[in-house]
Amino acid sequence: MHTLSEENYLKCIYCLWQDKGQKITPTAIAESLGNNPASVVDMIRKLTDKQLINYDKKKGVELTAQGQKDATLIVRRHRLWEVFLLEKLDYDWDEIHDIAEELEHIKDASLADRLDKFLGFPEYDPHGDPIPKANGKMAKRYSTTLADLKTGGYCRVAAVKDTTSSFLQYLQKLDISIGTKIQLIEKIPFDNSLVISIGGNGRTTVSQKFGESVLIDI
Amino acid sequence: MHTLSEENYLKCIYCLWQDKGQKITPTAIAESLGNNPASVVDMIRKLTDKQLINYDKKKGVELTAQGQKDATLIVRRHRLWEVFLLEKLDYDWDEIHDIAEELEHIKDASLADRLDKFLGFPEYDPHGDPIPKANGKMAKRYSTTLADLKTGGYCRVAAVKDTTSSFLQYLQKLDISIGTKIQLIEKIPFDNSLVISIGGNGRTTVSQKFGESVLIDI
DNA sequence: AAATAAAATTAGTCTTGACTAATTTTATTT
DNA sequence: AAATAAAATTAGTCAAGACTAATTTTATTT
Ligand SMILES: [Mn+2]
Ligand SMILES: [Mn+2]
Ligand SMILES: [Mn+2]
Ligand SMILES: [Mn+2]
Repeated sequence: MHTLSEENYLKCIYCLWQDKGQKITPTAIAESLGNNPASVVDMIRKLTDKQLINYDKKKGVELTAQGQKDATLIVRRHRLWEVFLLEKLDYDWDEIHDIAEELEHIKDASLADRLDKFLGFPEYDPHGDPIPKANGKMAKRYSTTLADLKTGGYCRVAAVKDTTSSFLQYLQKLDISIGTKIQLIEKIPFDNSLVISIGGNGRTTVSQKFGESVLIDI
Repeated sequence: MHTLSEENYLKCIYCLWQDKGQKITPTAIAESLGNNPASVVDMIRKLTDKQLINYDKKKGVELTAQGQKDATLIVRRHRLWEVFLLEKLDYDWDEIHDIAEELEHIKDASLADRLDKFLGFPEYDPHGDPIPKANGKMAKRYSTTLADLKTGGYCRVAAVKDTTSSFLQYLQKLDISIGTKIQLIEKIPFDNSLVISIGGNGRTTVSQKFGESVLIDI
């Protein structure tokens, strides 16, 4: 089995890979985990020895088949626990991520499957991220962001790219959650700010950064 | 906040204190945790520095008010998670302890209280141990064992003193669970074996060690 | 009271997973 | 192509929490 740290690295590598499909460098991992690149290099060696990743200066870090499988299970547990915390324990949207960050490491062969069943086999977590099934497959991941929407276009908020509580609290304040309908009224050329109409109500202006953090379904 | 190890030591000291009321020595702690006494001495220093325990060669280890409070919360979380695993996730009696051993360390200020509410404020865990309330109070702990019962006497199984799966599986095999009625038919003087009638059925013989591991309500 | 056994403690080692500082390698500019 | 900047790596350090082996203290026998 893997240590807590190894698991966090595995999940991080998996998420970077899903997010961007770009080359995964030690610096990228370090930044994402808030660690020093030197520490990342150490862990790259450990995970390589355990045959969970391959590292090539050209291609960057890549998960092996086993590494992918293990990382997927950690993500599955994380997202299932998030559903549990929100639906069963009435936590708020912005509180669940950090707790799931710990719960995802609980080791028991049947825990994820039992939790999955108990929750009614949810397809998506509360942030709109697909929950890997026991067999590793999962529903569609959304990749278009609000910033990609054409002026005048309508969309449905499908997921959020950022799970920090500052972002999620801002969304709550704007009355935006998964499923909310949004229309892009205008894009300000100066700084790419977006003027939007939330759920058919009046206009609100949001930043480019904001737009790029909201994943949509057109 | 405390580290995982510190929490395990705190809980261990708390449980030893509850169990026997005897002097808690480094050796006793070492034995209970499966650690080396030298390691225990190290941790005693750490917990003393953190003002969670006091150590006196004469009186042994004692929890301070703060240590007691913190230990109680860990025990509360442990027992609540056990109820959750058994009742909601359909785990077996003998599987829950080890998983709760990990879950008890999840740190979130409101998690125990939310879980408590979700479970309907249970008074006892699946092994019959009382669950500390948010305020630290808890229901009665049973202390009489089956081995203390008078010949001919009847009792109700209230709790188990041992949570190893070998013991719990044996109980299941004998069809004994919390609430089962037992009559002590005979005590064998040679080795204190107990001849009992389980739930009004035929006789079964069990060892002294067995009898001392079953807590009863007369 | 000595001798012996058991318990507690100290000293030193190891592993994990972080860090900093220094160096080397690779990329980007000029 | 040389200079510069950025990224990666190496070397060495540290704290936590375990261990073993040696020693000291306390209890128990004889
Ligand atoms: Mn985590
Ligand atoms: Mn999520
Ligand atoms: Mn534990
Ligand atoms: Mn229990």
